[in-house]
Amino acid sequence: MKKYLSRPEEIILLAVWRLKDNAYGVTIKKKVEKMTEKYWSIGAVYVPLERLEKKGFVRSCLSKPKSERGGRRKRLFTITSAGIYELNKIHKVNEVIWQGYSTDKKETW
Amino acid sequence: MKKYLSRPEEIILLAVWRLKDNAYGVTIKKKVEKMTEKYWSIGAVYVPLERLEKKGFVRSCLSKPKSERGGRRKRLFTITSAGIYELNKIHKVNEVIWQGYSTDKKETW
DNA sequence: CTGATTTGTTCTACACTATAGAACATTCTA
DNA sequence: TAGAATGTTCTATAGTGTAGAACAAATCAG
Repeated sequence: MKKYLSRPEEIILLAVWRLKDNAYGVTIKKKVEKMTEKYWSIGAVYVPLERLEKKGFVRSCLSKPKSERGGRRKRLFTITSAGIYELNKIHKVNEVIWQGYSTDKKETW
Repeated sequence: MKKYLSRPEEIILLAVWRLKDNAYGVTIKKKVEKMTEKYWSIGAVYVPLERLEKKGFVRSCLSKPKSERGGRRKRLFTITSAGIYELNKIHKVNEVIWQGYSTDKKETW
């Protein structure tokens, strides 16, 4: 029984939320890379994204072909209210588990 | 290529850290259940704990048989400095990815 | 018009992780 | 010495994480 979002799901969902109406594969990849300062393969973005959609936390639709220069149509993602609910849940868990960390930390060094 | 701690690893490692010199299977299970307000099976605690040890983020040793009332010897876990380093890393990532969330959130409702 | 270029998505494959709970082990007490 | 108490190990399986090759479609250059 699943407890809550996995970390990649959390990060990707946050990226979609932050990108508002400009969230699609490429921008999401860039965003999560910026957020984490790590390389993310395309698969590491799309596969969890696909799973988030299956679970109802994001929705997607194809954009019109109108582009600047070549390129396939974008598949735009938006967060659903179930997705936001899920983010709130994990956010709360995070607050609880990390509560008091940075201050206590000093004592452990 | 692994990016950072998974969420169960994060939670368990934090529990070990918080429990200081009283971290063993049963207390860790109780602690993570309290932290997350969810049921954790024994396996859901020990298996990741085992992996954390293999990766060098915790260390363990058996306690002396001295107990209050029956029972097997405890296997006491302690966080290593590599473990603390890893916690700091994930803590930083968390701060970045959630930065400004609760205040911005209101606008999305 | 057509082939190269650009931009973007889908597919797939495999190792690793998450989770549950049964089985097992050890110690104490009566 | 049986059984109760406390704790750990084992095992199985579904699901997740990750990389990158393959594919698709739109535009531009000649």
